[in-house]
Amino acid sequence: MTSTNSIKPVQPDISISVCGYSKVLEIISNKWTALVIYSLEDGAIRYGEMGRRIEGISKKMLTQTLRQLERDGLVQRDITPSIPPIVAYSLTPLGETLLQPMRELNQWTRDNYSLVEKARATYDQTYTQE
Amino acid sequence: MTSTNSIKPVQPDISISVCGYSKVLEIISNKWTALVIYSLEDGAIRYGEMGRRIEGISKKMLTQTLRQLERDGLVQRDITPSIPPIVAYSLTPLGETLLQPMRELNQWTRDNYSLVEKARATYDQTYTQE
DNA sequence: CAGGATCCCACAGGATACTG
DNA sequence: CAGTATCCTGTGGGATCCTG
Repeated sequence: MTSTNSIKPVQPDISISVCGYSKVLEIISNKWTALVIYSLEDGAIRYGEMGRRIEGISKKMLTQTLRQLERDGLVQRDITPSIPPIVAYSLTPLGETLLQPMRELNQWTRDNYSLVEKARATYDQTYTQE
Repeated sequence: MTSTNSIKPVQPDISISVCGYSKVLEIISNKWTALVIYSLEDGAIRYGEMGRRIEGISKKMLTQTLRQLERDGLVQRDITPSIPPIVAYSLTPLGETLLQPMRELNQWTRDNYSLVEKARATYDQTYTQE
């Protein structure tokens, strides 16, 4: 509106720190984050069980991922200080707001992932030596 | 349905290779991928201009990101073999199906990112030495 | 103009051992 | 049970230089 010409911008106008796409992705795109959130969809779950349900995750990465999500206000940690302690995790209200967009992603995968795999196969065949 | 008890599963039932959340994220969560897709929202754009619009991207990463998206069938490459060549990129129909879920993510950021930042500030203040 | 080829490093993330 | 603490490696991505 302030510009009076129709020349496309020469100055960068897309940046990681501003683009809404990148900002969410920085939050949810660590290796285990999506799986941890997924495991919390049905409600609170204990640390140990989460570890057992998520294939291949180590305690270190489970803890680290949970801490990050806790720091971002997406996950809640509830401790019953018994011996041994009982620690349960759940989504916060803020965390639950992520479920809707995440489910859209899930739906996209169901609908389109096979096409991606087919495209990859075609691409690889095209650009492999022959 | 096949199980007759209500004991929660002990076997891992959440895995990277299956979870729909992770699978899309593997596609779109590289550092520059979201920004490249974003730059293609309004239609075809040339290589050079894309590079100029996306702040901080190098030619290497721009090319690499575009190649990946092309391999996944999400982006199309159109060459006019003049000298110098004119190369324009655009989303494929498959790539365009990603826009809807991406926009949901964008909307989530608009609505909730400030709450994430507040949560981080609180968390950091709580767990800093004092 | 639109890349390809190299070199290099930081850091995400794995393996293993220990603990309140 | 629910974590820490270390050590270590692979690789995503940056910097730089070259080319049809």
